[in-house]
Amino acid sequence: MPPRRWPTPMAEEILTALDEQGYRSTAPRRAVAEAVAGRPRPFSAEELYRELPRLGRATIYRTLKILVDLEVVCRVLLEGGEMHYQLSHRGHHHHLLCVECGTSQDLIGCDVEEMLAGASANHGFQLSGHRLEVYGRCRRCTEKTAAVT
Amino acid sequence: MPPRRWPTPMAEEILTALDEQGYRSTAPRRAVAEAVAGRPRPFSAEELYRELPRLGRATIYRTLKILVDLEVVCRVLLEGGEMHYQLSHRGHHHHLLCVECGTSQDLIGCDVEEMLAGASANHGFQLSGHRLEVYGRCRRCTEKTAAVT
DNA sequence: ATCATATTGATACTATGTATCGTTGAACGG
DNA sequence: CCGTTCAACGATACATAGTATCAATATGAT
Repeated sequence: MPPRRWPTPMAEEILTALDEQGYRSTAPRRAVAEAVAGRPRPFSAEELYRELPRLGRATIYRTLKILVDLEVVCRVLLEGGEMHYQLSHRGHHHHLLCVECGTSQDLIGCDVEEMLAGASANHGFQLSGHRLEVYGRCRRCTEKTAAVT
Repeated sequence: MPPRRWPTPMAEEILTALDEQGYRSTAPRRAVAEAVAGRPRPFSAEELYRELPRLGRATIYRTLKILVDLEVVCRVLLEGGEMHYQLSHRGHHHHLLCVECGTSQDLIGCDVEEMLAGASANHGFQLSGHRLEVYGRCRRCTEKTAAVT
């Protein structure tokens, strides 16, 4: 097994994004960037805090907020109402959240925007935004069950 | 002004729904039913608690949970992430939430389900549910601003 | 090296719930 | 009209999710 490289390329991207916006490069931010980059699935702020106990809670939340503003991280709402965070592929998009393994994939080929625009107009409603989360089971989890049965 | 009638027809419907499911008729539940029936727009559990200070907080939350289960009340997620509650027209539907006056109207004529089903299938994703909230300004608020300008 | 200030972490506070548990009261049977 | 029983209550404590404050510190620019 090759030694783990440090910093991770993805973490570097995050730090670059921070730098570009004039945010200072600090040890806490580097730690958060590493942790966020290394997570394979959505995580809660508290989980991140537990993983980085040397950082203050406020710092965790503050940093996540900045990353969300920069669209480096996006917020995903789980079925139970818990808010989780995740590395984001930039721009507005939606998630297919697997309720079994907790992974998330981006939903593509679904033009909700357009449909909402039409329906809203019919209501005399001036659309400004929306939130859509999709829950179910990902391909892997479906196949796993099928194999067992 | 005619004297306020008690109990309200809508509150009675709620109490009937509770009774039909075998829930007991108690003073706290009657109070919650009245309060919920009388609210013109989505409200938070804490607001309800403040309005009914003689009830325990746990009772407020417990009762709301039951009402949500019975689909008498539905949960709506505001843009900022706050969870609110609202009298529900039964069945799955979505809300157009006015960010200005806080009112909510049901979105009709928008077949998100179908669209999601197709897109999910392409991802090998077995759809089980979704959440959609739409934010913007309702007709009244739009017109109000237009008139002022 | 100095310095202005951005950032940090401790702490406290708000909001939104859930779990526990001793007490109360609704419904039902006699 | 009692009495019983179990659902429901309210108080309280706890958990999660965040924000506000503020003194201490570390960054980056000079």
